[in-house]
Amino acid sequence: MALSRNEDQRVSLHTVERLSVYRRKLEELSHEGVEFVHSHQLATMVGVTPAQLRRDLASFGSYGNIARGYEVAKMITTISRILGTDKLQNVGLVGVGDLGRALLSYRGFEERGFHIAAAFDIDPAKVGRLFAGRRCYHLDELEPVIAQSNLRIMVLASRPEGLQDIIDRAAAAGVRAFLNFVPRTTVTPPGCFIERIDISAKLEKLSFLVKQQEQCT
Amino acid sequence: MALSRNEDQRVSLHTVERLSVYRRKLEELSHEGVEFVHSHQLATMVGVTPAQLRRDLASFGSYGNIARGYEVAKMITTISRILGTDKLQNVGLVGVGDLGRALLSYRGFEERGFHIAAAFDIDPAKVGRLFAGRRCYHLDELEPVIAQSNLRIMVLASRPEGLQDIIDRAAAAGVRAFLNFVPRTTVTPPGCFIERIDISAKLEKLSFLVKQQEQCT
DNA sequence: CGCCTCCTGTGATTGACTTCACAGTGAAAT
DNA sequence: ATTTCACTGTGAAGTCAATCACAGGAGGCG
Ligand SMILES: NC(=O)c1ccc[n+]([C@@H]2O[C@H](COP(=O)([O-])OP(=O)(O)OC[C@H]3O[C@@H](n4cnc5c(N)ncnc54)[C@H](O)[C@@H]3O)[C@@H](O)[C@H]2O)c1
Ligand SMILES: NC(=O)c1ccc[n+]([C@@H]2O[C@H](COP(=O)([O-])OP(=O)(O)OC[C@H]3O[C@@H](n4cnc5c(N)ncnc54)[C@H](O)[C@@H]3O)[C@@H](O)[C@H]2O)c1
Repeated sequence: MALSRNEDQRVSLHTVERLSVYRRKLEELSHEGVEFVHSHQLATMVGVTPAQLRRDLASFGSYGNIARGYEVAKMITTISRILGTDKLQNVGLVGVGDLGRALLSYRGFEERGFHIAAAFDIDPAKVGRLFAGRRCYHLDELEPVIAQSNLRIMVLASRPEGLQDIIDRAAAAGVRAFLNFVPRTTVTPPGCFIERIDISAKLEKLSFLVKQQEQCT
Repeated sequence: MALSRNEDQRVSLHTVERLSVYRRKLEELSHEGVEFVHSHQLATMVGVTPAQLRRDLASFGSYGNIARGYEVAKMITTISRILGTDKLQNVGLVGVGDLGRALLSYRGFEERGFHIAAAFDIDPAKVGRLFAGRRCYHLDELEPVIAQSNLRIMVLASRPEGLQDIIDRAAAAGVRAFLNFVPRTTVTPPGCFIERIDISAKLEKLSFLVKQQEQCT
């Protein structure tokens, strides 16, 4: 529902989401000096079954040593290569509001291979200024900046009005994927991907679970 | 993986997530004066198949009029009741950093039935101050404020250090559900639910998809 | 050297969600 | 009144992911 294209891939998208989790835990282990880890160890640490972890790793041909387990360092680089985060890549941001500024000042993205290289807004009070060292461009400059900074991924944190237009323009200018925080349904341009983060919906899901649990009592 | 309990429920969690999307679109339609909507209309608007929409609505006994479709106003209140957002409920927030302040100043939560009633931090520069009208308490006051404001849901936007401790204390004080923005694996206390929002992981997923698509070319 | 133990990788199975397809139905039209 | 039409609700089929369970293998140890 959230995504458009889903053609024959070697690795399932569920697996890809778990790879992020594995990698983060593996990096923790690496910092602690751990060199090898068994499937059941890592699995219990991140809350999956050992069988699922093995299957996830096997889906791209893993190198688990039967006696010693998986090599932590090698697994980190392998997962990074699969995710495409082995090199720092530029991403764009539309909407320098409260949320957009929080994203701009967050250091965690750089650690994971993402650099917010450019921001866009329409508010004259923001255009031209620097936010956490990054220039805020007017939305009119979307196309040239996308080309110049080679943006393939764009984060959407503006207002709902005109969102589809921004998506279509960005897609035409070369953006292939969108991370959308704006609670509005969108049409995914052909060849593109849109991933939604709907915080209110997550709260509603939790509210449902709490309510359901109370009723079961 | 993200959730702990998943006992025999009448409505599937996938359905619940879609209910949020349906409700948002239904509210838009309601504002436009639409009174009835057919499954295929609403389905194409939110990007699901008509069959899935009908099944989702049927899973809690829906009232679709065969000739006119579903009654928009009635469906909104029904979904709200299912999600437990028909009455405004208090939620807590831990961590008044960049992200926490963005969440505090966001008006959208109130519209969906959630009121961030209290915030917690450990930074002396923040404790005691007001943020968007809400008081920031010291983490030491977690338990009494949870009881006083009747918090069942808590949003986590602090640093990774000590996160599990906060969760355990909040759970012991009566919190049943957590929305966690902090990229650290957690242990879910019995009877509780934790929903993660991992923004970096979403970017990694998009990075994977873009990379995969380029390779397919 | 041979046995034993424990782990990985994977075929097979189960379970869950989605999609298909159609019977039943109510309203409008004639 | 009857026919027609399009839509809903749902059994059945299909699809996909998670889990089970075990064959095979690598090292440790006597
Ligand atoms: N802040 C949150 O906690 C939160 C939570 C969930 C969802 N969201 C969503 O994220 C989006 C941003 O939230 P926010 O709190 O930062 O809002 P905000 O009002 O603080 O900021 C919105 C920014 O987008 C800019 N903008 C508006 N239209 C634009 C356009 N067409 N092109 C470029 N920029 C444009 C505005 O000038 C403003 O700077 C909203 O759609 C909101 O619904 C925010
Ligand atoms: N800002 C983002 O865009 C973003 C994106 C993804 C994830 N996150 C995660 O969200 C969390 C908050 O991000 P941020 O950018 O607001 O960070 P931040 O450093 O701006 O704010 C963290 C806040 O939490 C407080 N804090 C630290 N330890 C605490 C504790 N034990 N109890 C209560 N409060 C405590 C700090 O005093 C500070 O006010 C981080 O864990 C971060 O990894 C943030």
